[in-house]
Amino acid sequence: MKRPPKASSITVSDVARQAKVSKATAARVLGGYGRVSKTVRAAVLEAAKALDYRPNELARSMTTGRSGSIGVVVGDIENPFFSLAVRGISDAARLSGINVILANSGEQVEAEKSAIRVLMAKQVDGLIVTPAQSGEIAHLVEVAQSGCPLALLDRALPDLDVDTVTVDDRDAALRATRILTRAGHTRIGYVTAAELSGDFCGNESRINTSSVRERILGFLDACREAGIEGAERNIHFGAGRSDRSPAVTHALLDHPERPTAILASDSVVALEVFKAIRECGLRIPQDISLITFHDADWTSVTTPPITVVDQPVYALGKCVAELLVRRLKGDDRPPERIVMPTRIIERMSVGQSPDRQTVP
Amino acid sequence: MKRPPKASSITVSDVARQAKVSKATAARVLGGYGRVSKTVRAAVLEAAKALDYRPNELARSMTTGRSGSIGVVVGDIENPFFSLAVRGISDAARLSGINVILANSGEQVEAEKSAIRVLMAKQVDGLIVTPAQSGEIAHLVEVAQSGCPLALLDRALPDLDVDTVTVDDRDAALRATRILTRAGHTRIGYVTAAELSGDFCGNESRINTSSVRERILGFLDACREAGIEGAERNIHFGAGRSDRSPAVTHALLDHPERPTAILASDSVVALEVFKAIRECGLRIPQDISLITFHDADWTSVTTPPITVVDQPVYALGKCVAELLVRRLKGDDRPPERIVMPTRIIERMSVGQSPDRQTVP
DNA sequence: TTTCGTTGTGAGACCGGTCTCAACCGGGAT
DNA sequence: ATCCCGGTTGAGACCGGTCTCACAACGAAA
Repeated sequence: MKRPPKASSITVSDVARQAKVSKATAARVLGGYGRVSKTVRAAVLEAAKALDYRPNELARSMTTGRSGSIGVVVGDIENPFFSLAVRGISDAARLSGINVILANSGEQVEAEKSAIRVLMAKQVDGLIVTPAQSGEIAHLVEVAQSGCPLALLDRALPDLDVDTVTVDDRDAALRATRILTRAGHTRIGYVTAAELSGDFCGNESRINTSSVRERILGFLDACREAGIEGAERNIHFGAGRSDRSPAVTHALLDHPERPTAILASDSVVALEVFKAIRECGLRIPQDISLITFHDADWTSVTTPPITVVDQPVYALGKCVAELLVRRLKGDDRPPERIVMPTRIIERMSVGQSPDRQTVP
Repeated sequence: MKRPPKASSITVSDVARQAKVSKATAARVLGGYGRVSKTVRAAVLEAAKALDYRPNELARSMTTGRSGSIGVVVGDIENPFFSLAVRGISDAARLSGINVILANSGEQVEAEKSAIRVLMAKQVDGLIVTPAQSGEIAHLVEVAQSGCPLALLDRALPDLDVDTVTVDDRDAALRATRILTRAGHTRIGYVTAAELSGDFCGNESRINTSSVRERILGFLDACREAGIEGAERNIHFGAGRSDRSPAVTHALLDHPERPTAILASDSVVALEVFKAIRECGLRIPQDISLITFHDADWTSVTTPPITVVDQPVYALGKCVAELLVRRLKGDDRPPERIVMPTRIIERMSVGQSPDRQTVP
C-alpha cells in the first residue's frame, strides 16, 4: 500500500465530483444498475470519458462476490490435447464475458491442490479441472461442497457428482484394439503417460485416472474377446514427457517378445513410440502396428500416416465451459455427465500381424 | 450482492473473535506483517485452523494494489510455439509465487486490445504481450505509460521501449535461406501465417509484425546475396490456421513457376505446406525442399525429417517472465532488449535444386 | 387540498483485507 | 519515584466499488 506502483487511477468518486453528483449516482450510471435520469447519466458519462475512468474490477468483485473469471487446471498445456481443449474453453467463456485463469498441474496432485487453492483464493466463480488422480479427490470434494461450481474435463470421478464431460474412452479403446486383434495381433502393447503407484498386477483399481482406467478396461475387453491371455502384462505406464519415457518405450521394443501392435494413450506418447520404433529400425505397419488416441495434426503426415481415435477435443472444452457457465447463471439442475462419441480414423499404420503371416 | 453464491467464508474478524483479540492483531498474524507476541500469534493461528480460515486474495489485492498475477496475451495458444512459451512463462511465474491469466488474441488487434483492457481492469501487476500488429500499438503505449510493467515476447516494437525478448529472426532467416540458395535454389517461396493489409510490393514497412518483417528481410538478404531477383514476389501471406490456408499453399504449388524450395514461418504453416506438397504428389527433397521455423516435435518424424530453425522457445518465455518479475520487484533499470540465438538443425528436407540438376 | 405513488438523488454502511496511530505495558536509566 | 523506550495491542480509517435506505420532488388520484 505504501507505494501504489500504478499511477493512482480515477475512481467513481473522482467522476462524481467532476460531474457534480454524488458518488452513489455516479456509481449507478457507471455500474449500470438502479435508475438515473437521462441528463445526469449523460453528465456522468461525459465526466467519465473526460477523466478516462476505468472501473476497478477487483473492487467490484469484492462487493459482488463475483470475479467474472473461472479457473482451469489442466495436466499439461503443452499437450496439444489440452491446448485445444483450453481453446474450446476460452472461446466459450469469452462468449459469456468471462475470462480464464489457467494453471498447469503437470499431472501432480500436489500442484493441482495448490493451484486450486490459489484460484479459490482469487475468488474464481467456477473451476474446470482434469483431476490428476482419482484416488485423491478430497480437495475437489471440498471445492464442490463450498458451493463453488466445479466441472470435470476428460476424466470422470465416480465419487464426485458434478458436471462432467468425457469421451467414450472404454468403447473407443475397445474399438481401436479390435482393429488390431482383427488384423491378427495377439501381442498388443498399451502405452500410457500415466504413472502408477505400485504395481499394476491387473488390478485396475490401482489406476488413478479415470480415462486411463477406462481405456485400459476397453483394451482388456477387446483382448479377452480375442482370446488373448495375459494382456495385462503388456500395459506400460510412465511414457510421455518424462525423462524415463525413452527408456520405457525402448524397453518395450527391445524385449524379445515385443508386441506386434501398440495402442498409445495420447499423441505425445505416440510420438515417442513412433520415434522409438524408427530408432529400432522397425517398420510400420509391416513389423509393428500403431494406433493412438487424439488426432494430433502431425499424425496425418507421417509415413505411414497413423490410425487414430479422433476425440472431439475442442467440443469437449467448449462443452464443459458451457456447462459451467450455466451453473454460474444459477442453473441448479442435477449435475450432468456428458460422454462424447469418438470415431476412429483409419489410416495406414495398421497391418496384419507378422506372426500370422509366418505361421500358415 | 444479494445472494453470495459461495458459502459466506471465514474472515479475519471471525478469527479475531474466536481468538479473543482485535481484528487488527488477527490480521497482523494472518497477513504476516507487523509484530505480534508469540502467545498471541499461536492463539490466532489455532483459531484460524479451527475455523479453516482462507484469506480472500481479492480483498488483499484491493488494499495492497497488487494482485499477484500477470496477464499474458498470445496470438494462438494452440500453436505449439506459444504453448511452449507459455509454459516457460508459467514456470518462471510460479517460482515467484505469481500466477498467470492467459488470453488469446487470435492475432486480432481488436481482441488484443480487449484482452488487455480486461486484464488491466483485473489489476494484473504486469503484462506480457506478443503484439499482433506493430502498426497499432497505441493501447500498448498507454499500458506502459500507466506504469504497468509491460514486456514483449517474440516480437519487438521499435517505438515501444520496454523489456523485449526475441530471437535473431533476421539472421536466422538469412542462414536458413542460404542453405537453400547454396543448394542451388533460385525460386524460393517464403510462406507465413501473417496477414497483410494491402499489397506487399516489396515494401517491408507494410508488414505489421516485427518477427515476420525481420524474417522476410533476412530472406531477401539471402536472395539478394545469391543474385536472385524478384524474390519479393515469392512471399506468401495468410497461410496458417485460417480457412484460406489450403488455398494459399495450393496456389503456390500449382503455379507453373512453382518454387523449388520453401521456407515456412512456423510449424503450423509448415505442416500445411507439407500436406499440400504431398497432395500435389511432389517429393521432398527431390522436387521441393522445405525448411521451417520452430523445431516442433513432429518435424523429426516425418519422411523425410525436416530441417528447422530451432528457437529457444521455452527459454524465451522463461526469460520475459523473469524480466517482468524483476520489474514487479521494483527494478528500474532501462528496458532490456534481449535477442536469443537460434540454431539450424539440418535434417533431410533440403536437396539440390532440380533446376540445377537438369541444366548442366 | 390532501394523499399516494413514482422517480431521482444523496448519505453512508459494507465487502475483507491493510495499515496508521495512539494507548498501554513493563523495565532500565536518571 | 519519574521518565523514557521499545514491544504489543486495539480502534478505526481506507481501498473502490455496490447497495440499502431515507428523502425530496412531482404528478395523479381522491
